[in-house]
Order: sequence, then C-alpha cells, then structure tokens
Amino acid sequence: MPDRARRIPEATVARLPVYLRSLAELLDEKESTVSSERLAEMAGVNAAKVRKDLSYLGSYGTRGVGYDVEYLLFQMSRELGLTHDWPVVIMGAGNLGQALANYGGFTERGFPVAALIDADPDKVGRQYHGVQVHHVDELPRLAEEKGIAIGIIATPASAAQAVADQLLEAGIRSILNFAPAVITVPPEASLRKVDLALELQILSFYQQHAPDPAR
Amino acid sequence: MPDRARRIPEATVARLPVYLRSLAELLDEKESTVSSERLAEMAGVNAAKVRKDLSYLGSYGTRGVGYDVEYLLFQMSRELGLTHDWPVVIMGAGNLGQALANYGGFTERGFPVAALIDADPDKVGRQYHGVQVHHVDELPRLAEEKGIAIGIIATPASAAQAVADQLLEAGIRSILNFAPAVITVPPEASLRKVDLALELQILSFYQQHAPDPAR
DNA sequence: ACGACTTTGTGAACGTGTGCACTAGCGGGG
DNA sequence: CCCCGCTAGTGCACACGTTCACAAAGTCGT
Repeated sequence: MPDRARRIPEATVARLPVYLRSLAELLDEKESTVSSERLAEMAGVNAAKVRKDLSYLGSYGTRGVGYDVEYLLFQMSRELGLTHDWPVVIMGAGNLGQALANYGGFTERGFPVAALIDADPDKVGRQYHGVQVHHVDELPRLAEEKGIAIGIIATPASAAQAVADQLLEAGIRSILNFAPAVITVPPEASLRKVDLALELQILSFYQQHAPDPAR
Repeated sequence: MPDRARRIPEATVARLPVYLRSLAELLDEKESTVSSERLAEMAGVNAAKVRKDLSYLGSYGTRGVGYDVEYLLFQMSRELGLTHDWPVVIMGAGNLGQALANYGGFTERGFPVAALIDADPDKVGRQYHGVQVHHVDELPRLAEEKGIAIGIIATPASAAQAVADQLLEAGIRSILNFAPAVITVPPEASLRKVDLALELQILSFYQQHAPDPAR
C-alpha cells in the first residue's frame, strides 16, 4: 500500500456498495464504460458526488470517456474487501435469527452464515436452513476455526450488550446490531445498526408532519 | 398548530425514536425525571446534542432538575405521531415478506401489518402469521379501507421501483424499502431504506482497513 | 431570604459533507 | 496534426450537523 494518506470519508464509504451494485448491473448489460452522470443516475445521487467519491479510490477514470466498468468494479471490490468471502455468525436463533439464516441474500453476496449461536440448550444442535446452532461457549473456537470476522446480533434488546461483549471477547470486531437497543463498543471495533421499528417511527414523523394530512 | 416555524433537522428526527425508547425504559424503572446527561448516556450520544435535540420540541426541561420522564415521553410520542397505530402493508410475500409479517415487533410498536401483497396467484388468499395475502389490484381499496399510510417493499430488486409506484398510486407516501435497489419517489413522499448486504459491505470495508488485520 | 449548586437552553466555533463551476486532459474527426 | 467536444478531477463556497462553553433559571438547605 503506497500512500494511505487519503482517508475515505464515512459518507463515501456508505455509498460505495451502491456504486458497486450499479456497476454489477452495467456489467450484466455488457456496458464497457460508464460516465459519472450515468452512474449518478443509477445510484440516485449527484454526478459531482460520484466523481469525488471515486477520486478517493484513485484516478480510475478517463477524461472524455468515463470509467471502465470492469476495472472500476474490480478496484472497488478490492477496496471494500469483497475479493473473498466473509463468514458471519448470527447471535440468537429466535424469530429474527432464523429468518436471517434463511435469507439467502447473505451467502449470495459473499457473507455465508457460518453458525448460529443461542443460549437455549433446546435449540443447540438443531439446524435452520442448514446452519447449525451452537452454544455461546463455542463462539471463540468457531470464530477461530471458521475465520469469522463479522457478528450479527439478533437477540432481544435485553441481551444485546452482553452478546456484543461476547463477540468482542471472541475477537470479532465488526458487529451488525438488529436488536432495538443502544450498544457500545470500543473504538477499534465497528458497529452498524438496523432497527426496523425506528425506521417506521421516522416515517411516522414525516407522515404526521406532511403538508397535506392525506389520511 | 401555533408556530411550526422551527423545522426539526433530519438528524434530530432520526434520534428521537432512540430517546423515546430510553424514556420508556426509564418509565419502567419508575424514574420520574432524567437529566440530559443520563439520557445521553442511554442513547449513546453527547449531552449537548440531547439538549439541542429536545429544544426543537419545545422547552420541556426544568433547569436544575432535568426532564419529566412521563411528560417528555408524551410530548415526543405526539411529535412522532405515535399516539395512534399506523397500519402497514408489506409488498411481496416471499421469504423476506413472510419473515417481516411473522416478526411481532411491528405490531407491538404500533405498526400492525394490515395486509401482504403479492403478484403470484398461488399466494393470494393464503395467510402468513394471520396476515392475508392479497393481489396487487386490491391495494388501493385496502389502503383506503384500512387506512394504510406506510408501505414496506420486500420484493426482489427488479420489482422494487414498480411496486413503489403502485404504493404511491394507492396514496401511500411513506415507504420503507428492503429491496437492494435504488428507487426514486417524488419529493412529497418519504423513503427510507434498509439494505442488509450493504451494511455488511460497509463493515467489510472497515475490517479490510483495520489497523491490525486480525485475520 | 439568600447563596450555593445543579442543569437547561443556546450562541458561536468548528468540522464534515455537498454541489457548483471551472480546469485538465483524452479521444475522434477532418 | 490539430481542433473540437466530452468527461474526469478538484478548488471553493455553502449548508448542515456537532460540540463547547456559558448565561439563565430553577432547586435546596440554612
């Protein structure tokens, strides 16, 4: 890595996967190059933003032409660390955990579900969609053996922080939290959250404050 | 509405549900008042931010004391439009749609699932977790009859934009999109998105760029 | 009644992110 | 070979969001 001086802004990082998806579509359509304007339209953003975002990755475009779809796709995959699979572990084999294990979208996109973890002894040993349920004590061993670097929290809110701590303990420092609870992690760890009720409540706010209260 | 001069920033709106949850916890613990500092800790943010955010709702605190938990809870619920239920419709009765219908968390938090919609005639008429599957043609009627104001898109990416258009057509202007696709809506509509693979890819980026490449 | 203490509400500085508008540079046609 | 058109890359101004620091305003004990 020659110069890692240029730090990529968080907002840009969050958009990279959207560009990636657009590029994959373009490749499907056998488009060999794409302009920032086209890519912007597909990603639902401003063209200047696309150019600035891509410039953080390097100068991969050609003036007067655009970006080479395949090359940019490769470079971006590399930057996002998507050149190999990232096995994930799902914490909590309840409703949500089972649904996530059952959801094929993860494996398909390079995040195979390596294991489910649950505290309930009745669930340990069972399988959901081909994924084995293990006891939490086995987490460190599994993490090591299967090279798990990402943990998904699908427990009730009350258990979320404890489960996060267990993940960190097992050396897993990237966490995706589905539980409706605030959890804190040390600065060297990454945390993202998905809260369905929260999203609906935000929609409710804007619905409530809509100019024309339709219903 | 006397003065609606003070517009609430988007970033603040996104935090209100987190405060709301914290306040509900405090009420459970029979705490009658709470300081901005305590609330900040529970919500995982800075105390000054809490005060500024709450100040957009009005001057509901008492200097030297803090905020009255019950009163603030009420005011915030009112502001978020959570004083009544918001029935939702789930578009797409596939894997994800079924899982969402099955997930009790929505109803519990005031967003009952009023209907599932699917294009597949084999699925129409079936029930999942007590929720009836209807054909898309019935959407306008259902929306009207059941007072549905929020639509959840749980279709494949390829159908997402068309389904969003159908929702808008039926007068539903608040949309939560689970499909991994960019969709556009007119400015009077609200759109939020939840993309699981995208979140994992962001985690992958930071994992890739971690100071100590653990594994 | 007053002073010490606590905590809110907010002005102001700062940092991050966005978008315009311009420059730099490449490709293609004559 | 040169000029024209097109598009990437980027400096700059602006908007938005965050955080600090402090004054205002209340409580509580004496």
